[in-house]
Amino acid sequence: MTSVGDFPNLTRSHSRRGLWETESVIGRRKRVGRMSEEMKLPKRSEDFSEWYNQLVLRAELADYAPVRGCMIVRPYGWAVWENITAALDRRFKATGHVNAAFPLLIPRSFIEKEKSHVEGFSPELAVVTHGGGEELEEPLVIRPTSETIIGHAYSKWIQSYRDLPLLINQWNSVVRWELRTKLFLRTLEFFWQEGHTAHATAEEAEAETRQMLDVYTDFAVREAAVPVIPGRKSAAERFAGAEQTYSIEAMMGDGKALQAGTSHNLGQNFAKAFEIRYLDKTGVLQHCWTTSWGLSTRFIGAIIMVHGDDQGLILPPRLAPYQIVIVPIYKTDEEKASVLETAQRLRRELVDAGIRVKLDEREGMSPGFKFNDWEMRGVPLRMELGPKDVAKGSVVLARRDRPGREGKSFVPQQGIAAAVAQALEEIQKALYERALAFRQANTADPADYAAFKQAVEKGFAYSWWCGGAGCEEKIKDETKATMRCIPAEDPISGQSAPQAGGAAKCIYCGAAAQEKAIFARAY
RNA sequence: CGGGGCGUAGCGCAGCCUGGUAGCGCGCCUGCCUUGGGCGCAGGAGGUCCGCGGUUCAAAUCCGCGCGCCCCGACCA
Repeated sequence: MTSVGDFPNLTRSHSRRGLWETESVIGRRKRVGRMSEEMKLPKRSEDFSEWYNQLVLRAELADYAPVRGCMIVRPYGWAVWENITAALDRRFKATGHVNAAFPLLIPRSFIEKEKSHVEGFSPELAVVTHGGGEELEEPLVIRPTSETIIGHAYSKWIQSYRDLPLLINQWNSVVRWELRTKLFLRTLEFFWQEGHTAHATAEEAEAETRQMLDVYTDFAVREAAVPVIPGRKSAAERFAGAEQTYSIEAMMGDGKALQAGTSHNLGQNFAKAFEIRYLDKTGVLQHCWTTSWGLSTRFIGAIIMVHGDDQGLILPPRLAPYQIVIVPIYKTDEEKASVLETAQRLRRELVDAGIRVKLDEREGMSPGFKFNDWEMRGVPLRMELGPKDVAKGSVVLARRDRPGREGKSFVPQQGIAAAVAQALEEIQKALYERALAFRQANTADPADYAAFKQAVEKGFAYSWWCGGAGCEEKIKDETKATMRCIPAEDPISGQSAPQAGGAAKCIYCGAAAQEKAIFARAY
């Protein structure tokens, strides 16, 4: 398990005076504390965008940087990313990939070698024109992705079919000069991994492309509890330079789609542009078939927007930096001593069981404050431990996914590690099921174009489509919905995608259709 | 790149219209007190009023020009 250090305190910067009465859950003693609307986030249902922005800042996942469109990933956010990278890297290694590092700076001429690649990326390139006080003879591009520089290296490294397949990944950051940015979802610089592979045959490359899409799907579902729809992209949505692009698409809490990972079959396009060739068994010189695939810090945005609620973030237990936080409660010094002693003993037990634990020993903050603080930061499980619990040999466990009293239960200290582990499993499962149910409830199979328009107002439309770029374009102009992907499985029923028949008509033009596609407004 | 909003203490804002001592809340520091859902009291520290120029005896305030950020539309992981 990943070990995690301490994170700076949440800034309590939005307080405003206001009174509310609360009743303690167990003691039934009334007290009056400060609480107000302005300490809370905007309601998710009322202003999703502002809810998201404030949540990211206040949960201390990230902050704005001095350069427009750039972000600082704060320790707590980076800890989530570390858990994501660990879960993915494990899967990459298990499928035979190795890691390497390629340079940040790329000769401009490299980008220009593959025609559609240039066209796709040139508007969003950052270019270095000076170095060491001198103007450079050839400007250097800051990588927007590394196909070109890796293609250059592969052309040197690959000579024979014995050198194939070449399966390399790199963890890095890339820069794309985006016009409109949002923390995690779209920033000028973002962190990701990019896998780049070279193969001897078209079939192998296609198999690799799909295998990595499966890896992303497995990661999203099992680690992040984010249900995704894997599928194939339209030509318009395809990566610049790819023959075929696949993606996993997730539904956010506002019904919009987010592309959460992509896998590209690059065919021989880059192999031809960079002369990546090998001698086959029969002595014939062939171009390789290459792939690339990536998943970025954007995925953190997906986790936020899929699971979060009005109280703040909810992290899936498998990716949470802290899976459980222990909040000690005491009045007197004697109580403090015995509560903390018990708390430390329980923490030890949990740590020994491989559970990521935070014991919140901060002084001068009320337990109530700490409850809210950790809820904002999405810790999946909270243990409340006070003198009464010490006396009874029990603790209170509170589930983040079930707010308030409903999520609380008394649990014996005896066997705490097993109980916590089980609760974490249940939360992981419940988060996935809730997200899936939400997506199902907001995915429609509209009967006609009028129903289609309504469907994409609140979620996904799964519709027959003639495959024509014209219809895709008009749908986008008229509804703001884009073609997200053509799933291999029906996302509503979970069965194999339906075969085209006589009744299969394009939702827009009515012409005969072969495939059913997901359409949605997207981030 | 078009439309809108904003820029004053760490954060959120008032002051600007009608020019003259820079304020409030939260946070922060110290002490006491409290702690089962965002405790209380007292004292304290903290300012390039986004920048530059202009008008004026005097500019946070009026005028001009910049810059930055956020939100909404055209492109994108």
